[in-house]
Amino acid sequence: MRSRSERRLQLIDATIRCIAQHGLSATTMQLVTREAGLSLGIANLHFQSKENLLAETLRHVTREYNDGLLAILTPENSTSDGCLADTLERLLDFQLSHGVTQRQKMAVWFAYYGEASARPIYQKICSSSDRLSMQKVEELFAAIVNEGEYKDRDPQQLATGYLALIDGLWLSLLVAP
Amino acid sequence: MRSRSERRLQLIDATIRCIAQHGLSATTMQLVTREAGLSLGIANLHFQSKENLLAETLRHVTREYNDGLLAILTPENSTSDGCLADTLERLLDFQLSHGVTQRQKMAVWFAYYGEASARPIYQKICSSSDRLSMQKVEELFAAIVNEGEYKDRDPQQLATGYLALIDGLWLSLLVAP
DNA sequence: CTACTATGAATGAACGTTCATTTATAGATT
DNA sequence: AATCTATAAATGAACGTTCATTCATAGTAG
Repeated sequence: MRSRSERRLQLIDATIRCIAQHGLSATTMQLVTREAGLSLGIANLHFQSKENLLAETLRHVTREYNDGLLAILTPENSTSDGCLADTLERLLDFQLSHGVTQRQKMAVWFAYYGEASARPIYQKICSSSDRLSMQKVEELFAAIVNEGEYKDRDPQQLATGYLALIDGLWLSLLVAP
Repeated sequence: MRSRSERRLQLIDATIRCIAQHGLSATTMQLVTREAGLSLGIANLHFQSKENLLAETLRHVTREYNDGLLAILTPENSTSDGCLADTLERLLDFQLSHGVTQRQKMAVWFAYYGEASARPIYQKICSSSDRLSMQKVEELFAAIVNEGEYKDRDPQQLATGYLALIDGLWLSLLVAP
């Protein structure tokens, strides 16, 4: 017998693996609990419903990414290290790092994106995560524009383009392995 | 009573609307046939199975996009009009046109992408469509590099980046309306 | 003993698919 | 023209399967 938080994480990890391997629509409670090495009823004990388990899984993946992003883009870190170009490079390294770009994570991410337009819960989680990235990257570009000689560039447009490029590259990693 | 091809198109259109509104996983045969104003059995008569209907729907959306792309990027068109810059602009106009970027199409497109990593059929259709775009855009950039003073640029990298940027912008349209 | 964790057979709802039946169309026959 | 026949299109109730959820039961810690 394990603690509540341990079991929750165990089930979320199993859910991620199932979605990556079988897709979101073919992910059943039986698959997930078997993958976790647990019994059928256990998921409903800790997550009440399948819908909630799936939403929590998305929140987990999203939070993991956002934490990594914030570790690089919070003001205290980016200014203490001084150079803005270094911060940008660390951001790019992070976004193309194995931890973020591994097939499993990509598959999960885009599986939820695909359903997001029809499910308000997913939509909300995805768009609020996107807004955070946008805000932080925009701040970085604003600082760079301010520091450098790029006074006529719009930080918001730069951030939109940068993030779109990264998203597109992730997508191409998923489809063309 | 209508012809085979008419009914097929009617059902595919209904499927697109259902996926956009309810998501791929919540799209049932009952929803699709009701949306089309037809009976339950008709879909299996024309498409044999739900899986086949979904695959044909993806093929339909993909073909529509590819036809538009080829109309701009086939050699006879791009050279007859002369200027390569015009071709590039027409390409961008097309990719950001209402016909391509409407919510319904975006939702369908990414719904399938999200499941593509788990379903070989979708994977195959998506990646072969991607390869075509890549090839044609790469040819365009190669011609531009050749004509202009950009001898040190790699057309393949340019095409990859350009298409990734477009994909990312489409994704942002879907999530943040 | 009490409270919490865990199991998995049982349940009922939802789904894809089938098929007997009905309806419509086109060609042939009178 | 009118009638008949053959073929295909269309319907929707019925069937079997799959799935999420429940719950009686068992195990475990404090």
